Amino acid sequence: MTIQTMRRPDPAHALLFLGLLRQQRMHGYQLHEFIDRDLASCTDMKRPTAYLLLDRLARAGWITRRTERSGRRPARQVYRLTPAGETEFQRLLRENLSTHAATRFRDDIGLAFIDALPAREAATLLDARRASIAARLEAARAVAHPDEGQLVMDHLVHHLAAELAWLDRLLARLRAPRPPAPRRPRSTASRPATRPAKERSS
Amino acid sequence: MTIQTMRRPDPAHALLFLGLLRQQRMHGYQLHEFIDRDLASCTDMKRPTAYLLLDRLARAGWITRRTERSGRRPARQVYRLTPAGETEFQRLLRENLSTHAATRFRDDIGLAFIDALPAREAATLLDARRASIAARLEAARAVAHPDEGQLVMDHLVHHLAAELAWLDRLLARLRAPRPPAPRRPRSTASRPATRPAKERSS
DNA sequence: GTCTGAATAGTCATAACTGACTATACGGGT
DNA sequence: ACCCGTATAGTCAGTTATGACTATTCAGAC
Repeated sequence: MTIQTMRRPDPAHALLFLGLLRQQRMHGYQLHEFIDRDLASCTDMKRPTAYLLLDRLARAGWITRRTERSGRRPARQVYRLTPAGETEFQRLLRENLSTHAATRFRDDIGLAFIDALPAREAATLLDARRASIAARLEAARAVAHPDEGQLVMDHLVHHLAAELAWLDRLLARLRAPRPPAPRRPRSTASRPATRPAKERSS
Repeated sequence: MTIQTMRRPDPAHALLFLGLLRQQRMHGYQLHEFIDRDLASCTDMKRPTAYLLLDRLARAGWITRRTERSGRRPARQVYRLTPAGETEFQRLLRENLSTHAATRFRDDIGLAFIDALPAREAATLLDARRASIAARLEAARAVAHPDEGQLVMDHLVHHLAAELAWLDRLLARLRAPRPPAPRRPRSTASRPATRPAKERSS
């Protein structure tokens, strides 16, 4: 008998969704528009995939769905984070920050949510990340023989070095006497990290 | 009636396979081992996916399959590039070099095969690539508001800038009076770009 | 000789992803 | 009033990807 362990949804995408819904409740279309508009460089997720992921997150109990209707527009499913979802978000975030997968840009999405953790802890997690990047850099340098036409390896080495430099600057900031303290203008309401998809009708 | 246009296999993966088989005939397991060992930072393709892609490339007529047997080991399917495959390789390479997709590292795989084109043409294609990176950089800078906790955007901007710098160095080399000319030591036999998966028994 | 572990070379049932499609609402032109 | 283009909000059939599995060969231990 075959035991098919359920394949986990891409942790980076799950983290992204939980992180966005944590900042603001959204409906599916809105969520996908935001990703497609502002995060196109990180991921190219298609709309059906977004709805699929929302279903999975809802089934796992990390988000709840509520039908809403504004005016006479068709009803929307509005999603918001549950306490269990907050826990899972924190878990995924810690996991994401402490490793560096390096095959896709979206794997770095945890960096968008680093404010969710105390600066001290974030710095500790990023130390692990730093070590994993440094190890990769060593490995890539070891394989790269400059006398062959190994542009990919050269390219990879360059990228990893840039990544390491960026991370070191971030770590320095996190550990500075006065932490970055992203001063949000006087509004106290929580807002998404970047401009939310515009919502004209209310 | 629904017209399902056949989804093309990931062009980056197709380019990678054609490029490797162009340099050396290989059997499926060997090909996947090579990718998994030396290119793990570029792609995390699984073995069944590799076999699937080989089937697709063979059906498209870009590679041929031949059963071989060495000693009393089980028979292997050995793949090699066809003339049509060479054409497709060139097409994919040109396409790959002239754009920058930027959501996955494997999208840069064309850089590994840049020697397959005349330096002059490669430089022209990379000019287009440069423009697309520069445009992305502009867009990312426009979205990034430094007063919000927009680490992803900052991170992305940094990466794109590093990419641009690397590309400019490459372009300078390609256009230098004495082209890079990767001097291969006196062996005339064609060899893969990096060490081939070891083949002990013959 | 035969057991054990590692390498080789795949296959298949099932899960994941997406191109194309459906359908309602709204603003503006005529 | 009616048409057209755009935005909203999804669904689904068909394709793609993969975790778990099967099976043979070989080297070395005993």
